[in-house]
Amino acid sequence: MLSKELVAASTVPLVLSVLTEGENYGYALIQRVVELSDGKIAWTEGMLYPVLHWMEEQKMLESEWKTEGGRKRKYYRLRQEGRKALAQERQQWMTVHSTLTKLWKTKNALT
Amino acid sequence: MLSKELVAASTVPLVLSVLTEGENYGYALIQRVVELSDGKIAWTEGMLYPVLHWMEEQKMLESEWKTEGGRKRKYYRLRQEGRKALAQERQQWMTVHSTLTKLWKTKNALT
DNA sequence: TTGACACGCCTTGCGGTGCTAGGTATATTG
DNA sequence: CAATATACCTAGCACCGCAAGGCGTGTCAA
Repeated sequence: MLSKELVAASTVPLVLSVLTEGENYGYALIQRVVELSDGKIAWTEGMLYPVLHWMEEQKMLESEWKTEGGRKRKYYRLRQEGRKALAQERQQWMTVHSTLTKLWKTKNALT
Repeated sequence: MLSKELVAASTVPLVLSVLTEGENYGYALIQRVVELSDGKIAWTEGMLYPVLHWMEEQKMLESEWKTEGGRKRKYYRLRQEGRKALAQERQQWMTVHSTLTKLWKTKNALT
């Protein structure tokens, strides 16, 4: 179970990153992240959809409705702005990560 | 400049991690993190002190006033609860990190 | 054929909280 | 004696995460 702060911080970068694999729709994004994280990251729909809408508003994503076998799905695709945002998010993430790992390197009695 | 979400997610783990180096006081924690992050993580006092108080309330930290050369400083020290919290935070962080890196490994046109 | 469950999308509402802004006080430097 | 760095504190409220609830369709077992 992740802290809500960490969930908040990782949602946008994760969505952007998953979409580099190709366009995908909300419900499937949730499942893909569960899969990649070994069940440890389990988003609720109620938190994801608003984020997706916001990201589209920010021009990071574009969406398109498709119907397959009677099922209506809203597919999201990365836009240029989204790729730029991902590069930034990634850099920010690595900044924090390297700061943390510097401190973790010094052996302390932790697992 | 880090996103506020990432700042929120990393403050507690960073404080805990820095304190594994030994007891320290608020103002110095800010400077230590600036140093470790190469100037990229710059907390304001207004956001850090409430976090410190909250962490003490949670029994993660204990504090002690010391006066050195006329300067009154409130030193914080890790408690057992804090070490446990750190181990957890660390695990959570690595969960997200490994999920992200899985997606980043597949070469895409990003720096 | 009907009910239950999985799929798939959506939004309202408000409890909780992040952090700006502003405050106090002392040491140092020039 | 100003100005700056050090060092700590908190009130207040704008903001927002997300639980909860809603809608409709496909599928499958009983």
